[in-house]
Amino acid sequence: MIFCIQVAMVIGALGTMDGLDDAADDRELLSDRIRNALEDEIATGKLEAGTALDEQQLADRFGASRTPVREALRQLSVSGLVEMRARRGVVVARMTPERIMDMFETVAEIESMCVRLATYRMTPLERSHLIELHDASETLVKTGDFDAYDMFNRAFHEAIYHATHNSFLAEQAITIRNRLAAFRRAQLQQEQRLERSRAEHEAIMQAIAEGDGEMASRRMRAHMLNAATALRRFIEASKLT
Amino acid sequence: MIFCIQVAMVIGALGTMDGLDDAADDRELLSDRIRNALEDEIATGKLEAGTALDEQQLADRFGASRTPVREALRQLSVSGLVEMRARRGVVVARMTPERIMDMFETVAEIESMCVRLATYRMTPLERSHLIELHDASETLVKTGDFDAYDMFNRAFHEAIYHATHNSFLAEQAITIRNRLAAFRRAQLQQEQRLERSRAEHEAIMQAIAEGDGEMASRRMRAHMLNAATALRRFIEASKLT
DNA sequence: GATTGATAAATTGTATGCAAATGTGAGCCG
DNA sequence: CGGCTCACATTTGCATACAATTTATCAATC
Repeated sequence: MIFCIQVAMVIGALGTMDGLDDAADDRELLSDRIRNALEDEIATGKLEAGTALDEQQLADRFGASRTPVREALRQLSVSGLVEMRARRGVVVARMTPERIMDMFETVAEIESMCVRLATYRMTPLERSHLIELHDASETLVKTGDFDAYDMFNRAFHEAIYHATHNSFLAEQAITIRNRLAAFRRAQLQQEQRLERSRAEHEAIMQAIAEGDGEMASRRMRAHMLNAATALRRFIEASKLT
Repeated sequence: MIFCIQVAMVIGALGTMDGLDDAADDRELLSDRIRNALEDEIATGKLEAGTALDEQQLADRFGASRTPVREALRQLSVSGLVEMRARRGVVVARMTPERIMDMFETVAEIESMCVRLATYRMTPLERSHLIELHDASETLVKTGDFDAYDMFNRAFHEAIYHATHNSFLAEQAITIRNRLAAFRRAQLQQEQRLERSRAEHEAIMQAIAEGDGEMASRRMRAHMLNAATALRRFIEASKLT
């Protein structure tokens, strides 16, 4: 399931496929395709918070009946991406700034927990993979390619999740991270954020190399809270316009 | 006639949850009632892991059609309580010992994170509520009432979640904790576990009282890992029989 | 002009029907 | 006797139909 989300988002990032009837596999369930499509649109912000999701309208859009649409919506409601009020329809989850900050704090704590565990448990192979990823990101910062950096960033953090050798924790981390996808991306466009992000990664890598999980953990928390602060600034800034 | 008995039993089971269901009986969605019922049965272990969940069978049992049953099952699949294989039906999630241990470790880390944040952020009112809860648990240990202690334990830990003043984190913690409900209960029945559990709570309360979040955090992690160890022993023990 | 009530329209929730896929077992061949 | 094939039963996935509830409309009243 989480795998599907990843696939959908990667595909979404590579090319802007509007519908899903293109080359989508006939073997995949219609309800899953609809769920993935909506997940993607909510995560990327294409569907704004508060938007009402009319079942028939969605059904028409996806060329399906209401049944698979409803099944997709119910799944999204469990992930917290939409809110279902009984007999009153579904809306894209409306998130208050407080809630976003709560989510950021949670993801910061979970990430810092992950990197601590990962530092103690990662195999040499995993460590070298992480180093490789980090090294490659230098180019992305120079070119200032936000999309590419966002994708790298995702890979970097997910590599850490998996290095915890706790697959359940990794899944949780990915799920929560995906829910913040839309906001994280926005945050990256704050000036200098790319450079700073990479510098913070550098510090984390240093701690990992020294095998100091506690320090890696503290630095990761700082890294994530910096991202949250950048986001807050971004939100405040867009309020003024 | 048999059909009526089954329906009565289901309604009875739902009704025992809490009294306010009666009034809201018709207002609650059928799919939600089915989901809650299945959630409960899986969490308590009434529905064993690996059990196949036939849609028509469930529909008959709940006196509904397949549509709300399918919607309920799809929601449960997101929570990870059941596994859906496309066109091959749904089974109650089969959990390997490794996965259970992963989940325990995750919940241990999250709990320790919560108690750290809670120590720094809780209001005097919240602190006194927690002390009250903890004090009351002494009696439960003496009488050796596992069910009552399990309920107290839940209240104790949830009080800590809320004291983090991070509602998203609290929700996550509760969700994960619920998924482990069936196993946690089993673990409590290990000899001396009740006494030890309370002693560990005592140590945590001490650290909270001193305002030392880091120590509270370490003690909470130890507390949770002790529970995990007790569970592992319980599992090993039941393997031998 | 605002409010209320009834009525109509729209939308959600549930049931049922049908097509396609999967699983099963008897019969056949090696 | 074991493995394979093909028809058949079962079950899932989706569409459609119907019922129930909410929302919108609008006229009458205060």
